[in-house]
Amino acid sequence: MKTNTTTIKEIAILLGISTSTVSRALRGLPDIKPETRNAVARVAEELDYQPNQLAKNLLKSSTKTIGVVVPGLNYYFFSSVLISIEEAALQAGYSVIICQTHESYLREVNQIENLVNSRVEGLIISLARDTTHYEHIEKLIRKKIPVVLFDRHSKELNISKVIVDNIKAAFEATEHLIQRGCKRLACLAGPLNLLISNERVQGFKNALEKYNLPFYSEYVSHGDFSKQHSMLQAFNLMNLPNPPDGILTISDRIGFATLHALKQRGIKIPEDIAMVSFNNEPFCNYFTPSVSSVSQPIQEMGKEAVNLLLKQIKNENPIPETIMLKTQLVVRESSMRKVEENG
Amino acid sequence: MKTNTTTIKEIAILLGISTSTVSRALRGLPDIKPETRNAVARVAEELDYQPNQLAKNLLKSSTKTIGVVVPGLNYYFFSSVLISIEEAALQAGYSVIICQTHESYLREVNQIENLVNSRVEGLIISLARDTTHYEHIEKLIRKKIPVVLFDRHSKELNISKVIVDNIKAAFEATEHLIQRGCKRLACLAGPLNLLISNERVQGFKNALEKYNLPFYSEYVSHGDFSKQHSMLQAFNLMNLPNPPDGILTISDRIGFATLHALKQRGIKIPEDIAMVSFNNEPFCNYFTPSVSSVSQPIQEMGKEAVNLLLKQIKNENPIPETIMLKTQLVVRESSMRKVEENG
DNA sequence: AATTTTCCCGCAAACGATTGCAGTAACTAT
DNA sequence: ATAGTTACTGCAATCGTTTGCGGGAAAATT
Repeated sequence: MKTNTTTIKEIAILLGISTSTVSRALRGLPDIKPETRNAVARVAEELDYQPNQLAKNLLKSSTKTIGVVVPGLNYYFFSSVLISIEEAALQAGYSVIICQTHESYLREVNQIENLVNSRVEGLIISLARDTTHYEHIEKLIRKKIPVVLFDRHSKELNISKVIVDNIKAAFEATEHLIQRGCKRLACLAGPLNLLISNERVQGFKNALEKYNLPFYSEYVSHGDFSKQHSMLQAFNLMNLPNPPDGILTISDRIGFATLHALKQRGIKIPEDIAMVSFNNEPFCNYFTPSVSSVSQPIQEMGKEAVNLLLKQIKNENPIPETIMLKTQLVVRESSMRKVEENG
Repeated sequence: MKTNTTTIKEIAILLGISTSTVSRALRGLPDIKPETRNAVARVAEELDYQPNQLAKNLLKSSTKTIGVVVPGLNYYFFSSVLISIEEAALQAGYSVIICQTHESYLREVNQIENLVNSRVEGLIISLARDTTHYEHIEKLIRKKIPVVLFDRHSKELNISKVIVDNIKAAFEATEHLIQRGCKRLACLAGPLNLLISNERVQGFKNALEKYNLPFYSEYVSHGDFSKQHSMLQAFNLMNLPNPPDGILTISDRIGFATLHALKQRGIKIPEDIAMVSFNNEPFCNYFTPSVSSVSQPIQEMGKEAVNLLLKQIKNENPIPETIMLKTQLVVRESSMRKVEENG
């Protein structure tokens, strides 16, 4: 289907002048007679001329566009970060192309390739769940294409990142549970190969260690974030001969499903089992009991990711920077057990 | 920052042949000597040649890309539809550029203009809350750029749409409340200028009328979907001299906030007040009580929108089609009052 | 009146690909 | 040996812009 787009050439022919004059007139460059300028403006207006961005981009080999690759848009965390990324990019005169991987490595590779072929000037990426090797990212580095990872990163990659101290965050969350009197702590984690999940599990372990609580491997369970699987994980915990009295879930998606599972079993929260989760989605407030959760600096994350990227875009050979942002434990009902005062 | 991208020209010079030969060799066209082809392939591999999509698109004036404009990604409904849109587009060999308006008319105009300038082959749009006039959409029609609206549409626009029968859906939801014994029904609606909101209010009214229940305008309240405002709306309802015993909220965002507000007041749901909402987000299941909600055909919506768009892209002068999809009321605890059997 | 300056505009190359057409060499057929 | 194929490859135009350079006419200066 042919779309009715006017080109500079058409305007030029119509006015009997050259394309260069039209181009200059339209962009307000000097050296154009007022009458010519007006004539061009009038015709352009009349024909509703809109410059072809493709041609511009090709010529300048600058698209003023950054690509953002995230696992999925239906995750509160990612859609929120995206908003702040877009905001920051917009302010810097960049637009954003958003791509989802649906947690698939292949899609990630594809999407990144497409973005590169479309000549985005840089990429902000949060890795897919299934991504376990990183040639596609390393290729970007070799090609000197600016990249920033956020949240889902990898230790193998020596590039700019915006992350949070997951170990510390999980440590503090677990510590909080311990301080609220929990003795048998469990952790519902994500996929085994997911760094942020493992980091959070590590923080969980560290806290147990500090407070001399035993660590049983059957109290740590890995899942895929899905509701079904998360509930199953929770039920499995309940079925243990000695069920936990405190649970750390490493994402609200898991946390909410767990809460749901516990409720189904008629377990009292936080009295029987206390719970702390991760991400602090707005829904934490809505639940009964409301859910304690580790808040991520979403706004900052997006902003810093864009900053790091722009730095790379401008600078010839920037050294990779890692920006570690602070999390904050937001305590709500799900973890507020009454603590017996021991003396 | 200069990125290291190899061009066809570089390969050509390196091998002492012409760019056309390289181009043909790479794309597997006939008339190329096997040795030449291999040599080209080798060098391309070595230099990691990737074709410049911008140049291709400019030449062919076909981008194989569609633009999708939605109010925001942090709405469950939109992010879900987006997933199915992307899926359908991908299968047809199209990629998708996603843009958010943040409910702002100006952003909508801007984003659409950018997409058009980037020569997307068509647009799938769900209008922003603040959009009350439609020249920017009509301009697209004039330029013969394929457009499909979904969900948030307008009666003024005679173009292809994928929508649901909101009047009927709201009617059924309200009818259900009436059948569960509600006598004083309220409706928490969205912004006044939002068609889908008004349609749902209309369905609400229709149901009252059918069952000879009185309609009081103070029982219908308009808001902006925000949590704060929605809770305020709910509180205002509670403060009426004769509070409602049944509430229809026209979106889960409003519904969840309402539920939260009611709980804060210690109101028993569904005994004191029954509630039905719209969108059937997964969270409906998580709440206590679980929330009855009207399910939208999200998958189909995305798929049909893409279908309608592709039809326009392929066909020279297609007539606008409106596809009206079916909704389904999913009844859960929030509306399941025990009904006294009257003999 | 001759020269310089100013003002305005067009030519042509460039961005990186694709493609119709033409041309050359080698090979086959007569 | 000559004509006719066949098999490759290159030239040059094209997509829609931008931009350095040069040139001609008018205006200003001497």
